Amino acid sequence: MTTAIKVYNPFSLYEKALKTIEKSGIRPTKQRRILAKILFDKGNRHVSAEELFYDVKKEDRKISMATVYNTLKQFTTLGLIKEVVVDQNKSLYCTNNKSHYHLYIEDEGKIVDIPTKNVNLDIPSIPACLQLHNIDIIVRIRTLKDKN
Amino acid sequence: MTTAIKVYNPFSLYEKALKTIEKSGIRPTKQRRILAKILFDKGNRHVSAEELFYDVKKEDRKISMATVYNTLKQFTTLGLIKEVVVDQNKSLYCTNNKSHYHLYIEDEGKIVDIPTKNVNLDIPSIPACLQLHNIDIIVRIRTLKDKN
DNA sequence: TTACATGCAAAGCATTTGCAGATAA
DNA sequence: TTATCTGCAAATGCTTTGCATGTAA
Repeated sequence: MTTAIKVYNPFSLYEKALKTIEKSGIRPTKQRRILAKILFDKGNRHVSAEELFYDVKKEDRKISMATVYNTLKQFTTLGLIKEVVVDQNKSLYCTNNKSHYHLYIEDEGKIVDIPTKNVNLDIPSIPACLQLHNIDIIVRIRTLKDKN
Repeated sequence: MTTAIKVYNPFSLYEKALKTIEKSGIRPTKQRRILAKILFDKGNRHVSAEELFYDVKKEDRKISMATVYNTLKQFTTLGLIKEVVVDQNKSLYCTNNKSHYHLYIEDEGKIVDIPTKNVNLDIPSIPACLQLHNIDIIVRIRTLKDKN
């Protein structure tokens, strides 16, 4: 006999995120849990701070923009999400934890992932005093409507 | 017998840029000529709008920030330079007309070029309705001082 | 109990824009 | 002469911050 509805999955991305939050020392507050749930329970996403803000609203809850921004930054520092600066004044946050790069469709403001295995980067050797922080590959795409 | 000082080189990047400007229909105004000279006469550069603004000042001339920004945008549209969005609120403009990507040293706000031949991008096939606009690869590097 | 977090409104910052006066053709 | 350009100052848009209030442990 099994329960009809699974209400708790200790191995979900959401639960893993909560554990990371707890281990890191920052508090798993109500706001952080709500944001983590929205970010990680819906599969891979590429959200802006604004979208996330409205996702919270859709569930008849309210988290201030300041908190949304601060939390996104904290989650990025914890390695839970990845910030992708697609344009001046436009950052998207990505919940795909597998190594990958981004295909950015400018007209739609949307992003699609490119698995890392399709990219071969032969970077000039980096001096010992420097550390690799992050590699961003953004392939920008435009629909053909506008030929600028 | 040769002249001691070469005062005019019709094949310089600067002269080529002027021709592109003229052909495009926009006027080769004093400001645009000054900016083109600074951008293209000093070899490959990676400048911000602000640096360019101060470069003009150093020569005891004055071009308003608005014009610097507008001109950089026009030059980008003409393909004379390439805009690299290295961070939120930070664009650098690059005068290297050879195909290449960028190594970005965050702490110093500086950029180094990576020749394209060192990069092998196997991008998933792009639907016919889309056109490739631009590929940005930014390898972000930090000095070891700060281990965040 | 108290260190940490939230939310508001105000500030910050690079960039863009409106518009009156200036300038290239 | 006139369409285009410049420069100022104000506006913009995203993001960050200061600080009073709220809350998790």
